[in-house]
Amino acid sequence: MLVPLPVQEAFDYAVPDGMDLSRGDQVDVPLGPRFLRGIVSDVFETTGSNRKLKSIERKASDPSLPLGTVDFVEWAARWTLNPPGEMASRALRGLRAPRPKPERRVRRIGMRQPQRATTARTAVLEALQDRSMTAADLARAATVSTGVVKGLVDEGVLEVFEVEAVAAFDRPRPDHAPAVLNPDQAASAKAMAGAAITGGFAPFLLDGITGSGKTETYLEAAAELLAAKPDAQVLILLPEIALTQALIERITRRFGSAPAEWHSGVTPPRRRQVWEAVRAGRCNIVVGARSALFLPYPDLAMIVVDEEHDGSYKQEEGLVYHGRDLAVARGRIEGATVVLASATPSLETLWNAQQGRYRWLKLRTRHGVAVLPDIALVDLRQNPPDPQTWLSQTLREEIGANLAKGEQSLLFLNRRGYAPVVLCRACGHRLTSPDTDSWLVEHRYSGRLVCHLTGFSMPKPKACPACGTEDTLVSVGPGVERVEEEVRQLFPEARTAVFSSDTVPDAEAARAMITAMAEGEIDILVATQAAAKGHNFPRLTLVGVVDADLGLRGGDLRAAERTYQLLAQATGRAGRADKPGRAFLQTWTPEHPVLEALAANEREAFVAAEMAERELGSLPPYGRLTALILSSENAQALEKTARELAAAIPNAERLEVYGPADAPLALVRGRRRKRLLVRADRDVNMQAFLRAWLGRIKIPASVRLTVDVDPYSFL
DNA sequence: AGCACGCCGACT
DNA sequence: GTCGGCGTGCTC
Repeated sequence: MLVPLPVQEAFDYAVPDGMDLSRGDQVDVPLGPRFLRGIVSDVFETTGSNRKLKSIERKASDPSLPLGTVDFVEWAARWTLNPPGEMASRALRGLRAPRPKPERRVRRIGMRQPQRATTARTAVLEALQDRSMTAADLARAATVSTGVVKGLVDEGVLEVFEVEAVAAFDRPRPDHAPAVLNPDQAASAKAMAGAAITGGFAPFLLDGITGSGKTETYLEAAAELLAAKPDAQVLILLPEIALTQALIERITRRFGSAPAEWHSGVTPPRRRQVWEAVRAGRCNIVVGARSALFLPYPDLAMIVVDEEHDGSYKQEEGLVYHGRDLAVARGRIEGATVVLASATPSLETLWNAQQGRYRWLKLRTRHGVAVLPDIALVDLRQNPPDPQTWLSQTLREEIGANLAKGEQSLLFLNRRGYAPVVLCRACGHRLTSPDTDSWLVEHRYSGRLVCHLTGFSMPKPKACPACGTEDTLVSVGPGVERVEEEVRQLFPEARTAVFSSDTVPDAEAARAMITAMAEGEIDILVATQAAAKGHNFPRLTLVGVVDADLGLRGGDLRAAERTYQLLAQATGRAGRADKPGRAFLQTWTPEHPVLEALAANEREAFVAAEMAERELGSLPPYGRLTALILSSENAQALEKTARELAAAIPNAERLEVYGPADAPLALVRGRRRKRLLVRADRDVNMQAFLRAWLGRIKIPASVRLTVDVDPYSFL
C-alpha cells in the first residue's frame, strides 16, 4: 500500500474478507489514530503470521489509478529517491479538491407570459427560447441587467434549477483546420504520428531552429494520431504557465475544441473536473506544466515536451524531479511516443539522439520567407559604454536606426530590477537579505530592496545599516529597469516597456504585453528571460543583448550550455515574419567559444566542443551526478551529520563523492547548508549506491536532507 | 506528514 | 505541585 508519508517503503494491510482489490485501487486505511488514502501497489497471500496487520477500512468509491500510472509513480520514486507514497499522492492531486458547485440555470415554465411584457422582458424570453442558461449569461445575451431576469423568476415565468457541472471536453476534430506543412515538417509529423499509431515506446528529438514551426509539426502529428485512434490521449508539457494560454488558443483553432489545462494556476474545482475527465478518457489533449505528468491517463499515446532544454522542467522544491526525464520514463512505461522539441536541445538529449536512442527529426528552415537573424558581437573593449551607462555606441545607433524605420527592438538582460547590488560608498558594506547570504536587489518601480531568493523586501534605507552614514548607498550594475531608464533618456520619443516577472506577473499580463508588442504599441522592449521563452513577436527586427557574458561567469557545469540556449532563444525572437532580423551581443570576451558559436550560427561546433569538455571530466551526459544538500538551523548538528555521512560512504567503483562543502548559498532563511556531490559513470547504479549509503546512517530530525538526482542548479 | 511520548520552565 | 514547550520517534 502506498500511503502519503515520507518513508521509503510501502505499508502492508490485511484485506477484509470479501473485499476485491487489485493494484491501483484507492482505499482508506488506518494509520495510528487517523485514516489515510492509500493506493494498492500489490496484493499477496501472507505465508506466516509474522506480524499482526491492521485491516483496510474500505475501498474508496473514487476510480482506481490506471496500472501505467502506478508503474510510473513507483519508477519515479525509485529514480529520484522520493518517497513512493508521496509520488503516488501527487497522482491524486485534483481528486482532493471539491467538485465545482452545481450551476444554477433558468428555464421557461411552460409558455407562461409575464403580466407586463416590457421590451426588456421580451428580449429576455426571445434570447432564451426553450433553452436553459445561467441568469448572468441570459442577461448578457439579451443585453439587459440581471434584475430583469430576476423579475421574471419572481413572477413565475422562469424557474431556477441546478445542474451538476460536468466538464465537457469536446472531441478534438483532426480535420478541423489542418496546417500546411513544408516537406521537413510533413516528414517529421508523419514519423511521429506513425510511431504513435503503431504504439510502443518511441522517443524523438524534434530539433528545429527558432521559428521553424515545431508546434505546428507536433500538432499535425497529434491530429493524425487522433484521426486514427480517437480515444488516444496526448499530453503537451510546457516549461512555464505563461506559455499555456497561447498554445491552448492555437490548439482550439486547430482542433475546433479546447484542450484541458493543468498547472498550479488552475482552480481546485476545475482540476477535479480535469482529473476525472482524464481518468475516464473523456479528454484527449492536455496542456500543462510538469505536474500534468502525474495525471491518471488510461490511454496515453503521445507526450510532447516543448522547449525540452528549459531548466524550469526541474522541480527543485519538495519532491525534486526533472519533468523532461520523467516524461521519457512515462512514455517508456506507457508505450507512448515522446517528442522532445527544442531549437537548442540539452546536451543530454543531443547525446541520446547521437547515440541513436532518440530518433532525430530536423527542421532546418524558418516558416515562410523568414530567415534566422544575423548575429554580430560588439566588443566592449573597443567600444565601451560611458560610465554608468550600459549600451555601447554601436547598439545605440542600431536602436536609433531601427526606431527611425518604425521597427521594434528588444534589449535582453537576464536581470530583474534596477541594480543587482546596493553598497555603501563609505564603508563598502553590501546589503544582504536577513539570515541569507544573498544580495538585495534594488527595484525602483516598487521603491524597495528585494531578495530574489527568499522574497524578503524592505524600503531602501537612507543610512547605511552597517556604518550609519547617510546618503552613501549606491546602486551598482544594471538590471532591466536601469537599462530602460537609459533607453528613455536616449530615445525620449520611443514607447518603451519592461518585460520581467515583476512587470508581467501572470499569464494575463503576459498576454497583454505580447498583444501590445504584436499590435506595434511598443517600440523598445527591455526584457529578462521571461520574454525570451517561446513568445512570438512578429514585428521585432532587432535584438540587443546587453551583457552576453552574464551567464558565463561562475563555475557552473551548465553555464556555457545555458548561455548558449538562452542567447540563441533571445536572438531568435528577431525576424520571425517577413522582415529580416539582426542581433548584437555586447561582450568583453568575444573570443569565448559560446559567443563565437552564436555569432557564426554554428551550434554543432559549440556542442562538439562542450561535449568534449564534459567527456574529459566524465560529466553529464557522459556520467551522472547527484547532489545531497544538508540544511539545518543548528550548525553543530549540521556539521556532525555531514561528517557522519562522509564517514559512511560505501566503497564503489567508477564513482566519487566530493565534499561535504558549504553550498554556494551557505545560509538561507537562517538555515546553514552543506553539499555533497556524487559523480558516477553511466553504467553505475547510482540509486542503489545512494540507498545503500543513506541506509547506513540516520539523519536527526533537526537536519534536512534533500537528494537531487541530476541536479541543474548548483545552488 | 501528523501525532504521541518525553523530559524541563512558569502558572492556577 | 501541574500545564505545556517542541525534540525524537513511529506509523503497516
